[in-house]
Order: sequence, then structure tokens, then C-alpha cells
Amino acid sequence: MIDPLSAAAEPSRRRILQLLAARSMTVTEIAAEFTVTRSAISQHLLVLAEAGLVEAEKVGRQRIYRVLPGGLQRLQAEIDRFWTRELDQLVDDAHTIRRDS
Amino acid sequence: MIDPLSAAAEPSRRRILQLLAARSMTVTEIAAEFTVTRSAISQHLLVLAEAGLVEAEKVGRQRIYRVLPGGLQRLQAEIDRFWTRELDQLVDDAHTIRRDS
DNA sequence: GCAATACGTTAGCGAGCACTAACGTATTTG
DNA sequence: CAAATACGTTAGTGCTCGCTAACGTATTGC
Repeated sequence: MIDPLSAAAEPSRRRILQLLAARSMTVTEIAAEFTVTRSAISQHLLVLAEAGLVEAEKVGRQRIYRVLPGGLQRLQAEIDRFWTRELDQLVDDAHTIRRDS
Repeated sequence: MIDPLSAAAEPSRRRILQLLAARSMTVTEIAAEFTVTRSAISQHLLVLAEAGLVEAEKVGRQRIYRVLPGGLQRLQAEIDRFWTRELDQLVDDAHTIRRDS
């Protein structure tokens, strides 16, 4: 399985996840939000699916994609693992400095 | 300036940020933690610097790298912007499901 | 049954990425 | 001053990425 963070970092896939988080959509609906080809969207969806972030349900001749909450949970866990207390402390310091200026 | 999230997503650069968050280090010290060449580390540091995440201070013949709190702050903001309430809600649902099982 | 629709798949391309090897440049050490 | 150290830089390589164009396959509507 692909690294969720690497999969979600790509700008187009970020937007796809945003769209699908709001509501489940078909491939054509998603592609309508982009300037790139539907084929490109299909491939992005494949990557997101391999990362366990989305899933497709076949309904008639269209496939409805939705996010997988468990995948987002793993993504969040990965971000949390990266965002250690040291990093937190540094960001807090930055806030303090900004407050002082 | 480079997108902080894209810069920080790469696994090697993730580790570099972790190391530098703990303490400022020289290039050789950082490279010692990796199997790749020092040259590769230099180039990763360049990317991180262009993303505004790290900074170098020249001390004698060595350069001491440290993280820039402001850069981490922007990175955190970018993650927060991605992590909308819709995504949060879905993750909460996943937690609930997990609690039920 | 036949055209249209919705989608996956594949080949191929250009660009960028991560990396190594080699070299160049300050700076320190002896 | 010469060797060693610490680092940047650059050319070149293999690989991956994002993308398009083209084609194949179900499914629906007429």
C-alpha cells in the first residue's frame, strides 16, 4: 500500500479529497472541476485508492467515489507522527515572536 | 518560493526536519544519519531552504542548519487549510466506528 | 441492435526528482 | 604554505510523475 501522505500531498489529489469529503461524486463530476483530462483524474483516483483513501462503488455505468474514513484516519496519524512536540514548540515560539512584534 | 507541504512530504526531508527540530546541526552531522551522499543532503537542504523551512548560519568552515519557526508555522497552516471540518467529521466518524467494534 | 455515455487502461512523452561522481571554494590545522 | 576539512555546485543518469491521446469495455437510451 502506498504512503498516504505522499499520495495526498499532490495538489490535484488534495483537491479531489476535498471534493469527495464534501460529497461522493462520479468521475465525470470530479473531472468537471479540473482542466485536465478525465483519464488523468482516473489515474489520480487509482493512486488515492491504493493509498486506502478512497473507494469506488459501481452504480450502473458510473462509479461513485467516496473517501474512506479509515484512510483519512491513517493519514492524520501519519501527520501527527511527523508533527512532534519539538515542532510544536517551535511553532509556539513563532507565535510568541509574532505577538511581540 | 516552493510549496512547503510538497517540500516536507519527501521522506528524507521529513527526517531532516525532525533532526533539525531537535537541535541545529551541520551538514556532515545530518548526512551521518543517512546512507546517501552528503551531496544529496545538501540538495535536500536547498529545497527546504527555498521553502522557507530551514536556514543556514555560516560558522567557520561549517554551516549550521536550523529550522525556521515561521516556515513550520506556514506548513502547519497549509495542513490545517487542507484538513477542513468535513475531513475532521469523517475522521471522527471513523473513531466512533472503531469505538463500536 | 446501435449510438451514446461512463469509465478503465495503456503507450508514450516531457519534465522533474533523487541521486552519485567529480570538481571547485573557503577555512582550519599542522 | 600545504594537507585536510566542510561544504556548495554541476553534469549526468535512471526513474518516477503527471499528463494526453487512443482504444477497449460495460451500461443505458432510443
